[in-house]
Amino acid sequence: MTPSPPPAAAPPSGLPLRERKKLRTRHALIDTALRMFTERGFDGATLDELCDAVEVSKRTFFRTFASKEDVAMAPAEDMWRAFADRLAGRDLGGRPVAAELRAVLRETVAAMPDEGWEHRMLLSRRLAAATPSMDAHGLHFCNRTSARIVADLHRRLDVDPADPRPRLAIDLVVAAWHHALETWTAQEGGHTRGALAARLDAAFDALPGALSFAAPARADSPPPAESTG
Amino acid sequence: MTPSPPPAAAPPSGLPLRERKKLRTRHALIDTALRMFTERGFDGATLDELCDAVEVSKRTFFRTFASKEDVAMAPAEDMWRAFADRLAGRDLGGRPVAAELRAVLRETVAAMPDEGWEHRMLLSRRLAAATPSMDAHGLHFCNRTSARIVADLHRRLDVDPADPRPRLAIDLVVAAWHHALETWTAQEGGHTRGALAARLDAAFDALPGALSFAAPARADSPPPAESTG
DNA sequence: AGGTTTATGCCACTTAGTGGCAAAGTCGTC
DNA sequence: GACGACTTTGCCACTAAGTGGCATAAACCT
Repeated sequence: MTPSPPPAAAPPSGLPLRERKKLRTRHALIDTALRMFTERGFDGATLDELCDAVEVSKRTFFRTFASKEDVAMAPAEDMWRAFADRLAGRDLGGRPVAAELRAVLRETVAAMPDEGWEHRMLLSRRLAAATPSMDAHGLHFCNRTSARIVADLHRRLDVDPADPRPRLAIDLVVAAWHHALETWTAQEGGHTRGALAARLDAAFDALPGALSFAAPARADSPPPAESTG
Repeated sequence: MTPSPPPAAAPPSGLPLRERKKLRTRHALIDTALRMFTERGFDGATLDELCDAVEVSKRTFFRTFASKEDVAMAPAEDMWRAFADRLAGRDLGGRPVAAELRAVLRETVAAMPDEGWEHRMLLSRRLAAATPSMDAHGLHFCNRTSARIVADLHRRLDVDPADPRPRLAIDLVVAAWHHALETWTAQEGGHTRGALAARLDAAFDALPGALSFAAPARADSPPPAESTG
């Protein structure tokens, strides 16, 4: 049986009741979705069943999430949102941008306010690996967030809009992140934020090598084929 | 009015009638879909309307494509398939892998057998920019193809499966490709394969700079914010 | 306490997508 | 060319995600 993550933190008590109820509903939908999808597969649990279990209408579900994939990818989307927010408050002056982006992403993971975030992320990631529509949704959200961050960077750094480097910088960091997440998900146990951050660091550090490494001169080439031209 | 691309090439006459009819149907669905989606938006043209226009049943549509997004993203997917095929036949020995991947991608674009491919690619890309589900589908297909290519590379290069560099190498090339495609789509006119390839080269050449460039020391930082910790 | 604003649930509906099965079309052999 | 075998197609019924309208309930503010 999948161990339960810690209950989602109670919404901050400074918020009005309405806001608190919405957050509570949101968390309940995420947790129940991840549990049900894990038990039966993404397609094996319908939204009707999910809404029955949480005791909200489907109409409310769609006021909270854009789609079925949205609820299932919530841990990753929350993280990308937090990353963009943290980056917006960051002084980037004087240091390499890609390394800064990496550092901010690292801090974001460490600071995710949801106590069980890493467990939810693990469940979500495993589901996404088996569910193309989830994976696609997550990739798109990440890509969209990256594009927004780039537009912001172009403004803040007063960089020529035609300069490809800001967009490519964030793409490099995203590539490192995805590799880290993939291998972190695949490891046996020890799914901690620290472990994820360490894998991010290792992947990021491998980027220069990824650009320059050469195949062995006598690599196992495929059998000579007819001309493919 | 959107200029028509050249008609899709007639299926090779060496194939049995069945195969030829299937290819003819496939091409008709792609072209009609791109035309209708461009005229009315992706969500503005239903699959019923598309199938009526091409005179096949929806059942046949779903035997040909996995989803509505699949038909709309066909130009990109065909290209990634061709890329993976070409790469499988490539001797990679002795040269930097990332540069080889770039070169193969370049050749793939130049050699796409569909005569109007670049026009179809442009239509599809413009639609995807305005249609999240299309974009997501395309990103996922690219990601899945990359994962398959990496598994193949690990085998052919006899590289440690834990080595992150093959996966990161292809991610770098994909990042360069996406940037090239984005700016090529945005340019005014001149949407040729040569122009796309040139932009791919420029983006690829910018990758080392993307890793190392630093923000100006007194960049336009956001106003001092409260602690974001 | 009461008026205003916001959130919710109910309901009807559309569209993408699925699966079964009979009929039509193609293929290969004689 | 005829015929039996194999493959493809279209029809049909259906499901589930997703959409929009509207009355009611709940929360908020004075």
